Amino acid sequence: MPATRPPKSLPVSAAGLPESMAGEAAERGLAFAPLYRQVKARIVASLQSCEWRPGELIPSEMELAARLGVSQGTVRKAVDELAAENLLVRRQGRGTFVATHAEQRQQYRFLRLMADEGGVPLLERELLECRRLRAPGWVAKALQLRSGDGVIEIRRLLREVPGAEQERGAGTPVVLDDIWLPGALFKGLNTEMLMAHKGPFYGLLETRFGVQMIRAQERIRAVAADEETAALLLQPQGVPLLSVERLSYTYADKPVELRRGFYSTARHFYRNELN
Amino acid sequence: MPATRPPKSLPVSAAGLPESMAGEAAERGLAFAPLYRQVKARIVASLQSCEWRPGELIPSEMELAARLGVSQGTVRKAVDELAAENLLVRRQGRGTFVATHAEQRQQYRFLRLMADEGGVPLLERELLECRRLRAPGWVAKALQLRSGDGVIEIRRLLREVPGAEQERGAGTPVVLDDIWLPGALFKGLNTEMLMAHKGPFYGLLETRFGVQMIRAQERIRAVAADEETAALLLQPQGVPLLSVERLSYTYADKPVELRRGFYSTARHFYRNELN
DNA sequence: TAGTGGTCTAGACCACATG
DNA sequence: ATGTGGTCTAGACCACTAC
Repeated sequence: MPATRPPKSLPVSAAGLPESMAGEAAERGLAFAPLYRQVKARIVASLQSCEWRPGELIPSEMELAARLGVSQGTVRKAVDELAAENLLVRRQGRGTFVATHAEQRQQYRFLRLMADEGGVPLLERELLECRRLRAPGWVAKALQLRSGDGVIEIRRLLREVPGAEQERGAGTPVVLDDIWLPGALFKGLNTEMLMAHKGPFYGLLETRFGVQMIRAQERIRAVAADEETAALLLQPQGVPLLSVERLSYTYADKPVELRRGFYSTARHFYRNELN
Repeated sequence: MPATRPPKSLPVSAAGLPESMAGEAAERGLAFAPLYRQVKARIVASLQSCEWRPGELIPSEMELAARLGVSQGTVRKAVDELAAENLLVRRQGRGTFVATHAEQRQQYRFLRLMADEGGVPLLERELLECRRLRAPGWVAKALQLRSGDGVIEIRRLLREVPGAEQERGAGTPVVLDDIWLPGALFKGLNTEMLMAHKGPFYGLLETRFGVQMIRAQERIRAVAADEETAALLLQPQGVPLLSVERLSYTYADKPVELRRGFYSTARHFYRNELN
């Protein structure tokens, strides 16, 4: 491609991106963006359309470069950024994989809870509730639904699994989660499915519903436990709890999960790194 | 440098890195690290020795490449990573600058507090205390001091500046900070200096003491306000507060500040992004 | 106009994982 | 032995900033 150069741009053909500017807002002006950004967008489009699924190997840099008509270095820069955003995972000698919440043994990717002693806590889930209802106003607003649209409400309790030392039955309750999902996106989701599923919750959404959680933002406050919450966490009413509100997004900045967790921070804390 | 290649390594001369492996642990095995990592280490060394100070322009990529005997691309990768770590700031057409807490108008780099309405809150400081004392055990441990070493203890209150709409004197107290600093590092720091200083606290440590805060880790809990804290924040005793413990590091992973903030989260929250 | 970082290319070799 | 990502180079042109 050293001959003509001027407004360098990917051929809009192979993967079927619309040429019209009237498409999605996300594509606006992308034709004038740097080549590697266009490559990035093409890769993300392939991820979004599940051409490559979570955990799978994507084509090599050389192959992508050939397919898209750019140099390997340009693909590399695009993939580097996507790996930095945790959409892809590079493994030297093996290839580049689609990130997944399903298999990774490093526990929950979005959970920042740590134990005062012993680092990352081992948690077990107890499902307390799973029902469908009309979205309350604030839930609808957060999930960008129409007020009254159907949502799934899930309540669950996370207990810390007792260490090898002691083993007195069930662990100590640490987190109470309330989760709201758009009903339209998760049609078959119900109590049985949740009970049957082992592994991360986001892994279930990924493998069964094709919805991948890409990023999230959290709002953290300190609140006093109400009677019901306190009882479930085996704490006195009014005890200070961390309230963690999370809005999770999938591709194209689409919010697909609202969650509010109450964290008992007597023997745990929320870890954050700043730079 | 296309002639000899085998164990490619920077000449250990120009900036005076010791050849002996018996040096600091941070340099261990660096001779076998990729070239761009050695370049990174050299740049960090120059930052640490204040060869280039916060806010200043560092040499261009071409110049660094020539000086270090590597290609521009290698310098670029090193600088890219340092920019991603917020040690450097790139500005197209102008050059690359040393990051600083002093000037940046984007307020406090490490403060994750947001207002429910109006986004980033405007805060004013009130200094409540500044004294020297022997380090309590837990402070000494966190700052890696000997128990009994001298530390500076600072207490301050952050108030939200009232918006243009209303202007009823002082703002609402939002944060109570207790700060501990190693006395040996901040010899002349006292009440007068703190009172006289305008701008970010970390900016003062930077310009007056040459200590740059590079990264930090925070541990967040929910606690009940004790009598004194509650009074200062104009809240009832026992109100739930966010306890934010921060340990800040300068170069070479050296901890140089311990801080515990109590955040009133009635009309504010702690923001975090996950990915 | 000159200098800087930003993008893009082409090609080489290395380190690692796999069959 | 093959193929992958990881590193390094050299050189080109673009976009932005400053003088």
